[in-house]
Amino acid sequence: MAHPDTSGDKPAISNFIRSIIDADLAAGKYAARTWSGKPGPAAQQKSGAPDTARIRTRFPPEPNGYLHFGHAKSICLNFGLAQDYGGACHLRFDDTNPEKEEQEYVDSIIDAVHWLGWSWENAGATNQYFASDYFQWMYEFAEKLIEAGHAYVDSQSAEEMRANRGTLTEPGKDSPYRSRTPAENLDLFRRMKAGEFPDGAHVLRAKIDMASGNINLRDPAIYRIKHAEHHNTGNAWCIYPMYTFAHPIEDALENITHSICTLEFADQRPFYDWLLARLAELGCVNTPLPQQIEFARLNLTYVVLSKRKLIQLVEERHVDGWDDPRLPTLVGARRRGYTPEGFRRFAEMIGVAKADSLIDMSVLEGCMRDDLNETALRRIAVLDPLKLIIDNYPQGQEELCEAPNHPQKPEWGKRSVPFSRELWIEREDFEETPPKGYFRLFPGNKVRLRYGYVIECTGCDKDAQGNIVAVHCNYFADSKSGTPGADNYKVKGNIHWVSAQHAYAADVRLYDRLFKVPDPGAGGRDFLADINPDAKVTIVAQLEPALKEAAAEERFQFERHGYFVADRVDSQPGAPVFNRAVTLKDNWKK
RNA sequence: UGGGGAGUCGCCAAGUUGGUUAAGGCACCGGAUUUUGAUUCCGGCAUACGAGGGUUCGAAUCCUUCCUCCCCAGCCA
Repeated sequence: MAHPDTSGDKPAISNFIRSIIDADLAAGKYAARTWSGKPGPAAQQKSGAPDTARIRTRFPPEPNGYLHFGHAKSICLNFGLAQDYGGACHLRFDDTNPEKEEQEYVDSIIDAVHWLGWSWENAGATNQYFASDYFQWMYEFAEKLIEAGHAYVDSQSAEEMRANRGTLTEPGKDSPYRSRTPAENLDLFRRMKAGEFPDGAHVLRAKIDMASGNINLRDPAIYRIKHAEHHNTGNAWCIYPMYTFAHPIEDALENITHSICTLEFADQRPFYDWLLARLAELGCVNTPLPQQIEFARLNLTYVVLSKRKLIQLVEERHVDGWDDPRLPTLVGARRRGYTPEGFRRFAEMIGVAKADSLIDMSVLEGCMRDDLNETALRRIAVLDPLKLIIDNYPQGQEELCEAPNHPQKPEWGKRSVPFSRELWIEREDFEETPPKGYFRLFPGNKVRLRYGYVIECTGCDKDAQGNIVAVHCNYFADSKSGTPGADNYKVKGNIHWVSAQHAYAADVRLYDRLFKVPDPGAGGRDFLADINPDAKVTIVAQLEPALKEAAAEERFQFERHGYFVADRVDSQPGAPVFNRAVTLKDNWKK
């Protein structure tokens, strides 16, 4: 919880948001701000103690879907800032539209943020909030605005409102209802709340300027009638605040200092400031007021991050559900074997700025490799098995070989793997006629069976169609890894293997990128046409026996292949199935 | 053609109160180590800051003209 200025072990991160916070802190902008320990209006907060949180940020998802990689950037930004500056970050559900929100999403969002490693508890407060818990305050503030002449009830139809809003280049026209008196407006608004009118009959609007160049200031709607049941408030309300109105109030009630959102909300900031200034004048909200700061959202190649497209992929069964490992959802990433630390590395690596950017998927993949390389146990797996027969190894004999769990971490220990006359090796590790530079198995060549013996290839067997069905070799009995004479053999090739009679045959899903092209749907194509049909390939692989005991969600490096995880959904005790998270880097290009 | 935002190495991104040779990361290219063609290590990698003009002893940083890209006309968030 150290402030960046006082911790010196990590290189200081510099970005425009930290510059703003540094300046605010240096100016003592929030020094005198009080906090009652929970969200509330001015009167409540004014009587509180000085806020011990130096800054307050928030992650405010609408619970209408699953979190994706883009949210991970925002989550790490907001929680990371709070952590670094000795502040608090609230988890707030922005649930002001009852027709879209569900408890299922609330639960999945909580899981996802926890999984990423963040906590929203601070100074005894849970800091988990619902915008819907503030509906009463929002309603009271709306009445205050009406009384002060800052809002009016409009009875135009939605079509009329749109027509009178003007266009990007033409000013709008005042509604014929714009001049209603505060008394009339208050009466109508109370009757809206009482349920006297059907959906769409009236709407409450802020009274600003129908000629503003910023369309968001042309008397935006702030309350609408919706006779709908809300996941949190049930049927208590039939009028609901709009995001535009609700969000600034949520921030103010929670003492948020820096309200960080994506660029498309920049046009809303003038209204954000207008509203809070009015509410501060009216004594509704605590001061100093929060400030909105916008940054560029994440764009990634080879995936889609738009909610609409993700829904389509799931509903049309192009993937196996929201947690499909091919999907850029956080639940999907978790099943895929991606790690929380990998996401945090990623967020730090890509930074935060206001320029639109497009990050290559390989950057995320690289971050996952970096973390997995440090944390994953090494194991042996033959994904495309080809039989290797050691002709001079005694029939029926078997022995154990010692293999380290991590090449750079001897303290992680070793495990034994059985060795015998017939092994499975990788089909691509044998070539009858090797390409240039190939130093694996081919007739006459020697390689080491990793952690075992050096062998010399003598030939192969083929079936009637000419397919290679087995490879033959002889081993050198004095070449066993770990024994005195082992180093007398100098070989360049080093291949992995699994004893055929001891192997655990398991389902392994080889996942790849969901789309074939960097920018799915570019050039007016249907993005579905760009789906990579090979993004999921299920195989039966031959694994070393120890893998049979893998626990669900345990991650491994399958040596020379990549990082895999025991699927947390389909694995059974003693019968895990594996998902490939990401391959190893491979500089051998044929 | 209204309003808002952005253009610095292949991808990100510092720097923007003007002042030595324009941070750093990723990628890439060399080379060393290596029983993973992995990892690690060492070295290389923008006379250039969207373009032109100007101010200045001196500009990515100031002025000016222009170009390109993104967002906004929900009773969605």
